[in-house]
Amino acid sequence: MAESTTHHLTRENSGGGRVLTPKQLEIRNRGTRILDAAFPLVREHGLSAVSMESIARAMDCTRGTIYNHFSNKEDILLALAARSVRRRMELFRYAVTLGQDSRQCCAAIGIAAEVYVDCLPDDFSIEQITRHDPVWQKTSQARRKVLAECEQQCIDCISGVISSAIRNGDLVVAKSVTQETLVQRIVFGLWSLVYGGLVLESTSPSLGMAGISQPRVAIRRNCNALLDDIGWRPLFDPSAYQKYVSSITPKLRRQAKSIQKRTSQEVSA
Amino acid sequence: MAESTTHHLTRENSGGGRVLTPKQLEIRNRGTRILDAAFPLVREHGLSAVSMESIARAMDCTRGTIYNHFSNKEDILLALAARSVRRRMELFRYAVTLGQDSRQCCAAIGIAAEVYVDCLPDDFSIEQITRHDPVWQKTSQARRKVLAECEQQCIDCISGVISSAIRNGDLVVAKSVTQETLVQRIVFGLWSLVYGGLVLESTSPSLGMAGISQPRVAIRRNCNALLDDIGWRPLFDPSAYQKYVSSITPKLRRQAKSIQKRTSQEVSA
DNA sequence: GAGTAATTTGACAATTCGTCAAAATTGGCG
DNA sequence: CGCCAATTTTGACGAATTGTCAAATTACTC
Repeated sequence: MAESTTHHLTRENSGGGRVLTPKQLEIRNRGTRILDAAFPLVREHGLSAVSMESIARAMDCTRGTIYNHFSNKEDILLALAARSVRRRMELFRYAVTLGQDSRQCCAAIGIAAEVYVDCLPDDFSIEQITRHDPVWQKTSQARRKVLAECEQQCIDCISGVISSAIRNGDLVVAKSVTQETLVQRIVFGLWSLVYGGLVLESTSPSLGMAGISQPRVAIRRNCNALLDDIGWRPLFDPSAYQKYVSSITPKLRRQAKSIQKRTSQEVSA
Repeated sequence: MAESTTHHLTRENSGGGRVLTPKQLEIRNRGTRILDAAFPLVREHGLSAVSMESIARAMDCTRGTIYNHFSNKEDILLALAARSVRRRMELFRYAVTLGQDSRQCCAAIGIAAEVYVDCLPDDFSIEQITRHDPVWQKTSQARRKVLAECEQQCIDCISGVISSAIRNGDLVVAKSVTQETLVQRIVFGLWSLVYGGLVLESTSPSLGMAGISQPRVAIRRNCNALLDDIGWRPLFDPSAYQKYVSSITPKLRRQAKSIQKRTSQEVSA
């Protein structure tokens, strides 16, 4: 149960496995319903414009009821963020299945990140908002942990690709460093490059002014530069890369749309 | 004048250049005083915890007076951010003077960014907060423009280093791309890598969990990988690089402290 | 020092938050 | 079916904050 119950929402299942009453079922699903109500509001009006009252109105109840499930607005946001990270992870995992060799798998994750920003922009936005002090400080320990675990799974996805590249010889670990160090450096490098690039693209007014008109092209090229530098085979081949990207992009977009439509699932702690 | 006057704060200088009265001087400086009062409050309690009332109390006036200068809290934040970006730019410009060759200059800016985060963490934090929808949307066009111009100057600083590297032959432009494209790609790449890396370091709880224990080392190494890949001379030499970094870091830190102490200057539109 | 212009003030209306006692609903059981 | 006890929902309340504006205050000129 993700709920931070103020009262006692769950009934003691006294006397063995009792079936849930309709009311109990409704309550169990309410966490999800709250998130479903909050998400489009945040999308349309921005977080600060969304009040507990407006969320309550959107789902035909009063604020009090919502407070039975989440202790404040920030906690709702964190739950939304966890859901968003899960969607991203799902996209990443799907991306990995689209590669023929290890480096293609790696490239696919990068493209998946782009698709995530394009097709699920509100999720991306929510993830970003979450990364901020004022939000962070108000949230509960438990919910922070849930979010961290979701993020960890995303990282594991990339780490896995790199590790398997090392296992099958596409990537050779220099003697001067340990495998673990190398994996961490690559993960962190690609993550910084893609995340930083996409954030800058979406939030920096100076980008256009500086003449940086095709940030996506730059991100891709820079990632490949990073991977070439450490000698990850097969090395970057512009035309092959372009062809590959073109072939997987529509698949990733389709998958993203499908993830978006899928009935949202409550994040459980 | 940065002030967005609700009333008519400036008196018509009727009849040629009249000397300002004490009161007019006080008003002219008040923008700065407001920022000086707001900054430590934001630092200590976080943005959301700072109210107009608390800022007013900190500088012995009432909210009404502050509203004569800034139309809301977000506008104050944007002005604070512009000041922060200026400090960063100043550090970057100083960094450029510490390099013997073009690549050292480039490295120096990267280290300057690290020092900025370490020595002026509140400025970094404010810059980050600013990058967010809820804040952004409430601010005035004019103040957004001021901020964008400040950022542009930071970018120009890096672009300048790259351009001069091309001019003196340290960096050769491949035939397949224009010089401008290359410069933009490098600026954007380094910016993403450093900014993204530092943001992740400071806001991502998953970093430690993923075993990424030395993000700074990774950032530096990855930047050099990027520059090596495009063949910027002289190529990366670990020991020389380390030695250079060690030599400039204390200077940059000293400069940062000095910038921090310097009497803050109001950002004028 | 008086008069005028400009600035500061603080009370006001409007929001929003989180709480909690009272009201309403639910489900078990005769 | 209908009553009772347990549980959930409600909405009124107090506190905090925002932005406004007419009235009070202050500053400047002559």
